[in-house]
Amino acid sequence: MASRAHNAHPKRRTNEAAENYAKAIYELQAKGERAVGTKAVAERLGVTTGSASGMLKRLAEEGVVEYEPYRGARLTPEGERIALEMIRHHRLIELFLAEVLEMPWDRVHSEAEVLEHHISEELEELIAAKLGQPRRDPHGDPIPDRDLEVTTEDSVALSELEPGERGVFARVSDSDSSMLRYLAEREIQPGDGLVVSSREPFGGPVMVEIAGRIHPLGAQLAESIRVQRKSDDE
Amino acid sequence: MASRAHNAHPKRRTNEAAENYAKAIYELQAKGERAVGTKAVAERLGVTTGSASGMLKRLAEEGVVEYEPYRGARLTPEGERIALEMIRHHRLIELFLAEVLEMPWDRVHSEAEVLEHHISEELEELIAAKLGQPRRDPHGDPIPDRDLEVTTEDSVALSELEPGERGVFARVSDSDSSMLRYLAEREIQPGDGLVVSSREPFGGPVMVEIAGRIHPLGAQLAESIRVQRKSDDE
DNA sequence: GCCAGAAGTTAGGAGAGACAAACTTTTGAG
DNA sequence: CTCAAAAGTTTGTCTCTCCTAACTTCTGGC
Repeated sequence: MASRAHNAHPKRRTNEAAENYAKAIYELQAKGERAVGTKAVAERLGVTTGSASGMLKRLAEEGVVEYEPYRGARLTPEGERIALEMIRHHRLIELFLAEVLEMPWDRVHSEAEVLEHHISEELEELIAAKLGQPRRDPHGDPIPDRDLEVTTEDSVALSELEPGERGVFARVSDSDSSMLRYLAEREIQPGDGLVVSSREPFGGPVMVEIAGRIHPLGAQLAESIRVQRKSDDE
Repeated sequence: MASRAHNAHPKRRTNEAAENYAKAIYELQAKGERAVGTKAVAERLGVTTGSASGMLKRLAEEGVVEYEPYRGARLTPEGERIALEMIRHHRLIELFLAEVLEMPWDRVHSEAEVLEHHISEELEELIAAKLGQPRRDPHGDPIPDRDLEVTTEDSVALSELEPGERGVFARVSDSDSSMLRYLAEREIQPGDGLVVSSREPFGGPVMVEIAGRIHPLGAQLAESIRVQRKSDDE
């Protein structure tokens, strides 16, 4: 047997930065439609616009984005594949950490942010199997399936419900731990049914009844929480 | 709230290479005593001696190794801490993947090789807790405890046992998947008791009885398998 | 429709980590 | 003891990804 290096890292693809750019662009495209600007990408990734500009150019050469200088970028199908793969990893890992290892809800995000780039396809599959091919992560976000199809949302921001309207807490942005902690402390989680009791004007709180208790939720929180609207006969 | 970047990677320590060097040096020190040579380090990591030489110099500046040009390197206490931390991560992850996710024995190594650099201290602790603070990984290797103390081995290579001697299969090098697969197929695993029936000369096989069956194990395998010798009255 | 400020790009450079190739030191066979 | 091979080091380059700073293009308020 030829003595191959014991711990050699086969070919160490250096995709991590590209994966993060793809994910950032995907998420920006998801809200703001059309091409996303260099500034927005840079901000989301915490780099300077100079860095983002250079990287977008490189990603365009690699076929990950379509990019017109001064006009912004959008993902190619290949770029979208990369983004969805990372999102699937991220959310599977979040759910796995929360369910299997009982890691607190507000801490799974940052761990997943790192690990999503480093699990093999085989481990991804084992995790998905262990969890029973789940469709939502602990924040209520949908998990792309094996073929990277995402079940589309029909949620709206909680702040858009009128007093009296009912809904189901669908998900909340997973990137702000203090919000997550706040909700966890009050035992509010995805799947909970809710009724808007009243809404105060001028950035005042939205009063929401969840599981029999009334919570005053600040304007920012009400923007971040997504709910599925329920009509009265559901 | 100031809009901090959503997915910013806090300060992205670039320690991965240093961690791998520390681990490689630790493992080389463990067998070959004294200072380890540039060549040996380079080979184990699959880089050229030039690269290893440069890196050892840098690690010496950072206080990870003591290094005398042309004389080899050895870990400082700090370097040993880094190595043991990685080994603890590696073995906890191996055991976790095998036990909790039922990943085959021969595939956990390469997955752990990557992940060991990317799990947080918090996740390390959750995994250790889930597994009940284990002391051995699925290859039988000891796992450093929280304070990085290793329970020392008193094992010998299977090839050193004389015919008639008894022992317990303690561990096997985890880096050669084909050996691992071979053993797994025959349902031979750490903890199994064994008796050497006979040993053929000139690199011939060692005949070993394990769980009532006799297996002919090649010379290379008999070198890689470590056993705890049992005296007749145990 | 002008032009300041916002958004974007380019140029130059840093530092990590690797490689190849030239060079130096150590070692061991005879 | 000698000297060639083995082991180790140095130098010059490369790639990747980021930064800062200077420069260019776009946009909207007047």
